[in-house]
Amino acid sequence: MSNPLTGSPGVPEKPSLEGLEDRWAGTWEHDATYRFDPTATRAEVFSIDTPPPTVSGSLHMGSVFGYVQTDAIARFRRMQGWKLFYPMGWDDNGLPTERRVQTYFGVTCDPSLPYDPDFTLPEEPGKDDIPVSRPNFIELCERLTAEDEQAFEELWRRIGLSVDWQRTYATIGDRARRTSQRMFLRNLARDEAYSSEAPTMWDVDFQTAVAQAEMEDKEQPGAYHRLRFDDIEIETTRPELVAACVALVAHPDDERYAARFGTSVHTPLFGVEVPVLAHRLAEPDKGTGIAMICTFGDITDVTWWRELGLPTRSIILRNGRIADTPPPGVPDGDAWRAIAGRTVKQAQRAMVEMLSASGEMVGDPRPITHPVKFYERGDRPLEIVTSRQWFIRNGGRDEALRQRLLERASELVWHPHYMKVRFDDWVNGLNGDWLVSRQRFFGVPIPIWYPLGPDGEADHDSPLVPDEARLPIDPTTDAPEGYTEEQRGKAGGFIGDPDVMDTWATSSVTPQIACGWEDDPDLFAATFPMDLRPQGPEIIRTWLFATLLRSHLEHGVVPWRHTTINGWILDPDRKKMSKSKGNVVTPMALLEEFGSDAVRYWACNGRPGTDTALDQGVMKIGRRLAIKVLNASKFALGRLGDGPVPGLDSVHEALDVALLAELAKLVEGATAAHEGFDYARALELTEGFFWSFCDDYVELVKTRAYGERSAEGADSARATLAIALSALHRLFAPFLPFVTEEVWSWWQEGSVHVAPWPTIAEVGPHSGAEPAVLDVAAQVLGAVRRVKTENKKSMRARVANLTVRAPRAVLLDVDAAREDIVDAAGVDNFDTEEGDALSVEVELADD
RNA sequence: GGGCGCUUAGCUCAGUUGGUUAGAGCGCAGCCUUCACACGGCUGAGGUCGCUGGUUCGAGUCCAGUAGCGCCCACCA
Repeated sequence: MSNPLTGSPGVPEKPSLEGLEDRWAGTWEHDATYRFDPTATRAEVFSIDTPPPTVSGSLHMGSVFGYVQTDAIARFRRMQGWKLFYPMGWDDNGLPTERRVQTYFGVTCDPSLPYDPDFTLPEEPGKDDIPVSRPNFIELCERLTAEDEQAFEELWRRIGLSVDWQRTYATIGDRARRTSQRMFLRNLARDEAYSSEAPTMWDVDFQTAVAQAEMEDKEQPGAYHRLRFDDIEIETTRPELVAACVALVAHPDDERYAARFGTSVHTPLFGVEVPVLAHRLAEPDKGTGIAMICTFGDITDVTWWRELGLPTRSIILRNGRIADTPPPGVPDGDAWRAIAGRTVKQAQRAMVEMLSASGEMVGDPRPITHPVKFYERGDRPLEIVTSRQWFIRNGGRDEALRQRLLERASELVWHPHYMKVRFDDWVNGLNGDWLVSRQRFFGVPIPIWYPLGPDGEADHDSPLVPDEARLPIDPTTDAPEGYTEEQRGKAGGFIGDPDVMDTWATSSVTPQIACGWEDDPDLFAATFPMDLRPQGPEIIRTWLFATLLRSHLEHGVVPWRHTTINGWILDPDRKKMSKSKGNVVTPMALLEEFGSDAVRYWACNGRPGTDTALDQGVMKIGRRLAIKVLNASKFALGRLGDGPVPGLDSVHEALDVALLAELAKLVEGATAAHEGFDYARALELTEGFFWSFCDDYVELVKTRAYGERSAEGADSARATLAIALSALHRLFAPFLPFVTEEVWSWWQEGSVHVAPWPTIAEVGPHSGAEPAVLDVAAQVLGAVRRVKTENKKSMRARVANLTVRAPRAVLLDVDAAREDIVDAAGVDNFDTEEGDALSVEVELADD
């Protein structure tokens, strides 16, 4: 090893962790330590598709957990020589931001308004929300999120993420909107995107359609109501939908109803004639085995309606209320008037009263709990309404595409591997194409217009698309090519699509946004397909799936080589942490209490994919480790003396050779663990070595290193200390970037984070040596300590006589470390005798 | 209802392809005010590896079943 040491002027008298974050984060920024090298070629690059955190909320420890793990991976790869492409995005596109902007600024978005470039907010908020155009609304969103993003970046810098801060993007920014719209237009051109008027899941509060991936089941109280359709009894949890009933259905093999297939019955109260039909999805075990089909009570209704070619009798409006006028075929009588205009709940009560009174309800409602579909952010159950929506084909209705996507996912290396099952389950369970349009404002607009015929009707089958060079556009304020703004909404003119895209429609192109697809072909060629996608398990079905889908459709490749799926953060009661439960701890408080390295230590202790408890005890240990690195480094560097540090060829003492052999095993093990993305294992191995290095090896050689025995012995110890210390600083660097940079700066040039990762070659010919000498010496030392402790003596107490009994082979090892043991244990007289097993007899000197 | 994961010392977790007396830290107990570290150090006590079977010379590790917990998914009759 070369000798960069010129004394140790950099070692402070009293090393401390305080202030390291600010100092080194500033230095890294100033020195552009983590800047991407734009001249790099694909073969040299390791690129990471970092999850853009949602900036509309506050960061919590769950985010820190995953990002720090990824950073440890990134730092290892960087030291291995890869040129890191490690950008950071902000997800500021979507409902949470929209809602915050509305309340924060007191505005409401009205897409029909024209853009007002001179818009300013009033000094004092008025009583009513101010209506603003969509571009104005987006400006306000960007204004609010910019502040949040600043705070986020500060936290990320403080926790030591080695991202290239010159390469950030926001999912509502121009670049992201352009990329997202371009991808949508490409999908449209290949007929992978299409619009259709169809029943869709609808949130009556948010007033928007919802995709399968955004839905979740919630257990809700409900009740079975047994209703009489002439002589047939059915059971339903939704009696309010009787007016929407279009048929009854039973299983084709159900003998109870076989004779009735093809006949008809009358709905209670309304007396509408509906057919009795057979369908394989009807379950004989549920209720009475025969169900009423309504348009639409649930997704099965939609299936039956479609496959059995039934008419439509929709009664629920988009606001969640019953329509004022009955659907075709339903009489506008007393029964209808009792439910018209009411909410679903009110209508149900009214129906139950009327059905009881008419005798068409058998017995009392039977309370149950059952799963009901909700929008993941919603408070009321989803309804199904018919509306025009945009879809992207995702294999949900295309077996061949489904299979190709499953194959693509197999090209990805999953860490841990079993997480892939979640992807497969999701793809195999898809029941329709991806609904990407949302009836919201703050999002990436669907870049489409529709021509208006002479009658003023929009022609949805011949959408007008912009030239890609114009992107991003907003069809509610920009006019299509060949038209002028005056023609908007006029017969013979055009109308813009009012909807925005699902947030995942933009999130699913993060590789393309980050890598500069079409905007920067050189960058794209150097970074895509990317090397790593780290993310949480809960968004495999959304973010990972959608990204893979769009990369497959556009580029015909899997977008990354590896994906790491992190685990959950659990609170001390082992419950998943979430804001709603109020058990979220803010990261900054912990960073201030324990220091960034300590919090990182905790995060990196979490095994890949494994749920981890938020444990301040582990952070405490991380802090202790960081302090130990400071002190041990100071001490070891102090033993190196003032002259040049001897190199590898000075190592000849058996104990030193043994230490280097152990070190080689550590380097080998930690490197292999890292290569398999198991940062936690690498940390564990390094930490284990480090503590025994401090407790045993350093104690054994500290006297010899001073040169009190011989110059050769001192040189051997000094060379070994320097080699081990250098390797340890680098092995710890991915986990404890601040303290390792600090100690590295005491005696080395440049940043430890761009220093080469340690190799076995550094310990040269000693990598295969037997480490037994160190092990035996440590055992003897431990035995002496035990006796001193038992006799309540200081560790400095002298040993009058030390006798080691062991087999001949072991005695050779003991002899090899004899002088070091004598010095470290404070021995006056040292004897060895042959014996069966290693045993140590200690006779302490008198006080 | 289907799938995946977890279950090892009081607590938080390791335990790589089955191999000798099962590991770490915290906590606990005791000792040492040591000249790198009291934001310390040393030493020690503590576990029939969820349960039941099976394979094997040998199982925390493999197989089958089972219980509890967590997560994901599923057409709300």
